[in-house]
Amino acid sequence: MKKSEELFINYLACKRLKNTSQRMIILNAFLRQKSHLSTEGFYLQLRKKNPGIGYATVHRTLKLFAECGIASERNFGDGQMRFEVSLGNEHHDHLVCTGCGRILEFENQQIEQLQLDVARTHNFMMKEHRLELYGLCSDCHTAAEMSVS
Amino acid sequence: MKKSEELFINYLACKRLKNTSQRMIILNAFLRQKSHLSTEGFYLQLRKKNPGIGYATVHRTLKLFAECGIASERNFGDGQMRFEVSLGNEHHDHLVCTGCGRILEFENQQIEQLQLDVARTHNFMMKEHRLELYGLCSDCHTAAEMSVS
DNA sequence: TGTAAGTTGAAATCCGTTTTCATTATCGTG
DNA sequence: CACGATAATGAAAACGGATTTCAACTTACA
Repeated sequence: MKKSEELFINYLACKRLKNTSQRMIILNAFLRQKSHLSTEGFYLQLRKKNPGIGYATVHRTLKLFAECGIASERNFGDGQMRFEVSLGNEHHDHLVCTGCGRILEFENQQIEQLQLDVARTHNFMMKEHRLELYGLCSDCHTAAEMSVS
Repeated sequence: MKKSEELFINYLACKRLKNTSQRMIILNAFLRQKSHLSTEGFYLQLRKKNPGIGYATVHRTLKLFAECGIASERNFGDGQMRFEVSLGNEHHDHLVCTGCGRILEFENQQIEQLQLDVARTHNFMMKEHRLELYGLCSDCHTAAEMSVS
């Protein structure tokens, strides 16, 4: 059994919540998907194999994942909530391509450290942060150059 | 006449848009407000002195400000759009207090530079970025300590 | 001025998120 | 295993903020 699955089942037990087949199906589908899907997108994907599961259940279950640390909520300012696997996935920030919607991840320890410095100089107790770079990925800006010439 | 006002009037002329009294009132109120108000918040504030102006007009006008560079849109993940004066206001990032909602600004050139480095190593053409640190401001975490002891 | 074109405010609509509610499933217990 | 308390489910409704619609009104410019 995967670690996340164990953790989730344990979380359910602690909270006196019930372990249902829908929750297990959603968990497995969630762990398998790697892209940064919106709730809607994930639901549509899941539905192909599991037409019986409702949107509300998917939504509630993703929130549970976020509560127990399996997932983290992301918001890239497009009005859609997104969830990504966070357990066993190092902290990272994002490059968001405004051309094709692709989302890349990156890590930079120096930036992390500088953030801590900024927080400290403002006497601010930092709990979390978000850093996103918006622009065109290599494919998109190459394509743009092609069409110009 | 303020520079922003000049710029806005010029923008309207270029786009064959009309200079109305509402737009001028909204512009002046907007330039005067310093906090990071949501559209709703700004509207409520404006309304005190100018009860005749509708929400739709405020919303549309703030979007115009963003289009012509007087304002920039911000989204701190609370589901509300916020606008801040950007013209004549250096680029900066934000510290968002999750205790009291206060929003502080900061600048850090080293972080800016590292972001450019990250973009370059991913062959990514960065257009803009957002960096927000969430946590408790000095007032809020001091208060929290008090209540514990 | 006259008039074409843009603007306004109220209300309606949109659209993603969240809740409601009647029904069904789970889990601990006898 | 069967029961009963309690939670979960899915469809549909409600919600909340952003955006659009539309008829009346205002502006710019010939």
